[in-house]
Amino acid sequence: MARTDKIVGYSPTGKLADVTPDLAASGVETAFRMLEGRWKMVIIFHLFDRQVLRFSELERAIPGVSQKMLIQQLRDLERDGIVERQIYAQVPPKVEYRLTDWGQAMCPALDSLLEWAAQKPASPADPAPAA
Amino acid sequence: MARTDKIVGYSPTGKLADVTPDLAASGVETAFRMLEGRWKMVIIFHLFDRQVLRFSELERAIPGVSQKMLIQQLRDLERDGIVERQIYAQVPPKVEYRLTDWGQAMCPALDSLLEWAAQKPASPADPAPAA
DNA sequence: CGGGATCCGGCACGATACTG
DNA sequence: CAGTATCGTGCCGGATCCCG
Repeated sequence: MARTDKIVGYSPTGKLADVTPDLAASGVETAFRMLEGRWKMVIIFHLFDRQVLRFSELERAIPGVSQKMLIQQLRDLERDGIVERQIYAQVPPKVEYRLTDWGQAMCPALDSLLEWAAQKPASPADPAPAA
Repeated sequence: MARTDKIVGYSPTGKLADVTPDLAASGVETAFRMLEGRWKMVIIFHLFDRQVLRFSELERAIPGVSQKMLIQQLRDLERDGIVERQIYAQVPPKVEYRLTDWGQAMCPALDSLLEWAAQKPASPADPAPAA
């Protein structure tokens, strides 16, 4: 896995071993920054689960979130092309949110991360899970 | 992909479709929180690339990082079981950092993320990459 | 109902200086 | 060399009030 020689640029294969540490780091960091935020994951998973949700539905589905944060993180996700917003010009406003195709496409990656996290060996300093 | 029925608990398979939105979200969020931080990715990728590095080597490899941030994020990573620290009782102190097995194990997940990020369709609001 | 603006507090981040 | 201590700051997240 490890490599010691230099690589010229950003590998289109996306393999970590093919890019320099800084390039790979910045690439993954960029992806991370899109997803970091107290509520983005919750939003994403709810949309992944329900496919399409209105603002108020999301608000109710996520207890503890403020409208500001909800709208803010939704905007971010929208701006990053992860979620789509559909507005209906109605008397009671109606806005639907759903994942974009690309947004759906990140689920395997999240899967990997979830699996990795689940494989965590009980750290030596962890509190023993006694009864 | 989508599921509508309820799931009882945390799926050992780690598949997103097998867990409730909140569980999956919290799981991935937990993983994310371990990796978020201005320098963690850079550290991880450098260690992944070089396998083992001393403190000063990391410091030199990562321009712009302060000792405080470096040590802090290294501590976090160590506490989370992602990196290992090896101290040599010498007159000039010598400490080596490397990824744990589990830390290495997350690279496929980062790969997925990198790949996903690379697949991003040019967003409609993106500045046209003109000459 | 959906969206926004403003104010505020905490903490991540960072610069600098000091120590074993 | 490998940290620690202290101080400062910006930005994130939250409460509250306001608008279409």
